[in-house]
Amino acid sequence: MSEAPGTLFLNRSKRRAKTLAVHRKPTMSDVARLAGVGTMTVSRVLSGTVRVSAETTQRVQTAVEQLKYRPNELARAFRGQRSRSIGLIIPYLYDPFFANCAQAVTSVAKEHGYSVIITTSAEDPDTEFAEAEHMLERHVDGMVVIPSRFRQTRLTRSLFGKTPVVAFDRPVQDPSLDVVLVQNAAGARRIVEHLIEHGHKRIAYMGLSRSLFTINARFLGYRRAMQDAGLASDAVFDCTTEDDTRRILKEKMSGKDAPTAILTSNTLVTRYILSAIAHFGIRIPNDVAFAGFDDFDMAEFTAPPLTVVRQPAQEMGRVAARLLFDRIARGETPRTGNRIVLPVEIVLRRSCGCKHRNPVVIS
Amino acid sequence: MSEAPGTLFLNRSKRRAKTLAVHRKPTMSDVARLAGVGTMTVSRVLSGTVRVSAETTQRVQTAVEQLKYRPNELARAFRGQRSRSIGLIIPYLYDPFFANCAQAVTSVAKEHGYSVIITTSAEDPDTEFAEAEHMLERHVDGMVVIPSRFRQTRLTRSLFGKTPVVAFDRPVQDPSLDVVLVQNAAGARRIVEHLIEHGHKRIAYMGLSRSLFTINARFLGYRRAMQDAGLASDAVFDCTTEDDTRRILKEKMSGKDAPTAILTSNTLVTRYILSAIAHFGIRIPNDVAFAGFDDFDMAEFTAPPLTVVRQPAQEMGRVAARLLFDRIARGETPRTGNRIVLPVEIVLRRSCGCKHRNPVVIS
DNA sequence: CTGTTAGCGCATTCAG
DNA sequence: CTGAATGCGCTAACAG
Repeated sequence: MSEAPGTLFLNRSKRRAKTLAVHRKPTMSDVARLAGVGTMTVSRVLSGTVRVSAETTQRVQTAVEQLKYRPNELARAFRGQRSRSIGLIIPYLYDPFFANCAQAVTSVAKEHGYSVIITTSAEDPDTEFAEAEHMLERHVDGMVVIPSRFRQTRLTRSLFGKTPVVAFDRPVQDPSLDVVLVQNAAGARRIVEHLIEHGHKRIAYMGLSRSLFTINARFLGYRRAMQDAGLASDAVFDCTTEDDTRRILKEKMSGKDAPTAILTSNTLVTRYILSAIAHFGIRIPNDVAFAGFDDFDMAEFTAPPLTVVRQPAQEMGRVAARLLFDRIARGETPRTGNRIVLPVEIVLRRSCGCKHRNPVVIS
Repeated sequence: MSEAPGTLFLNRSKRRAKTLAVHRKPTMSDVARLAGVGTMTVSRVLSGTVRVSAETTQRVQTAVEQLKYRPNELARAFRGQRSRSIGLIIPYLYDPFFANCAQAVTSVAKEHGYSVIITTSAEDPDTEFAEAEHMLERHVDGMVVIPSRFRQTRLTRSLFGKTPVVAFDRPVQDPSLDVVLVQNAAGARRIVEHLIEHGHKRIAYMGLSRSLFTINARFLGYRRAMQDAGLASDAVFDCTTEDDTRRILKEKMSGKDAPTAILTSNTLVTRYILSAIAHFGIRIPNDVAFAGFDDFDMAEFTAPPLTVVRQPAQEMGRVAARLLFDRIARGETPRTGNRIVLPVEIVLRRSCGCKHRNPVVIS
């Protein structure tokens, strides 16, 4: 049994509960009393904002250690204006891309001595809204969020009041929020151009819901590249499940204008397509060439290695978080937010038809 | 200089600031005043714990909506005993396994109306300790943690006091904490037995640091299976980087007792090994058979598909979180915690030498 | 350099 | 069924 801090005052009168506190966590006034100073002195020593004589400082520190005193952050946050916490809302945590974003955000927060309250929206605007409110009730100093479906998101300045918010990966309607994106359209366009250079004329875009900003932006880049080459677009937006995707692929491949190359909108669809392709015994790149949006850990070890557009997930999270801490530090709420667009890279492996022994990265 | 909230009533008598409050967030007494009731009535209506007359309730609710009043969770947490938040510490977020665990924990927390404060330890006991303290200062109602290096972790009951904590994926020394694990040893053992059934006699275990509980436990299972079959163990524990792993594999494979099969300790090492194997042009399973610990999204699409031990990541997180909320609800601090061990599955694909067209899952 | 006073927003007393 | 008083732990603002 470890000695509880309060044990020290066990013999005191009960009415003075304050001084009694057997198993209570020590408070600042416990420290003050033990050190024979006022609470403000303790506060000052702890925060280090104001000069306190060396001798007093010493006494306080000794008392702190003796009592194993830890400041109550809750009281501090409640009292002051800052909670030293930020909120983070992402669609899912099991998607490595989002997890990487989250990792970066938490790292930056840690550098600033901040806690992060995390939650997932499951791409649902209502959940997202409710969670944002919840965080606001907790008085977070700011929020970083990957907004859900573009047109439906209920995240607005009026909801947040003067709490700074930065959106990333996907924009929000409200122009007063900062937003950090990647070159979705340009990335898609370039990789389609690459496919075209390989001689492909019938390239299909296989996507998830077009109501997701990124999926749509990538489609736009794809379509642009096709148009510029005088080619017809061929896109689907309902590769929602493994089964659906399989069915869709089957239809496509058995039509008379079967695509000779495929571009997927994101890693989830990549997986579905890979599964379907394996199921039908289709060979990449001989039967169809393949390129995907978003790189992933094992993309180099699939059969064949996958050509992809690589997004700087961590970088995006980092930039978003820095932007937020910037806002927090300046305490200003801008009329119009920043819009930062990060570059993507093309990673040429072999699924597109390239013969490189090792990946070639083009930035 | 940011505008302080008080600026607005600069000309007013300072003493009555409370009743003026133009841009301040509405508080409970604002609502009370508007509804013409006492603050306690508002509190009661909001928490719904005590009966309040229908008419009064109505008035309060109207006032709440009119003022867009949102309770201050910080004040509530500070005042009451519960902060309605839990802490979650995991080694990394970029590892899909840990991210999945985290996802499950946050989901359960959401069901309970709790917020989760997340942070990463980077497997460093000091960081872990500091972060745990930090969370304690924030008065989380409980914590779920994946402890770092076994013998070095500084997480003890005395640190947490009466705050419930459950460890998962890896145990802690302190027997009073609950812990949720998976069958690491049994899983490794069974997959090694499978490799042995394929006729392998020289099976190597390639691991990360043995100071990580899971890596060590899996090694023990491996060794046991080898011993039972009268085979010699052959293990390394320093596949720390891609380069190191490549070097190690080269040595191993060029020795005269080169292994005919490999088992990796976790997905990270799997990736390093796959990379090295590709680099040297070694073929799986012809030149070496392969099995890995921990399944991952794309394991089915590597060349060849990978035979692995699958851990129930989400399930583990869910169970751990439920255990925690159980503790929180009962408010008890047990002398000795529960120890729950979850089963693993063996997923037979083709890297082990099996010829299955589709994965075979053995539980 | 140090101490005293006051109050953040809420919910637990205890009286009506 | 409702309200008034009180204080959670801390720090800004003012004394000394």
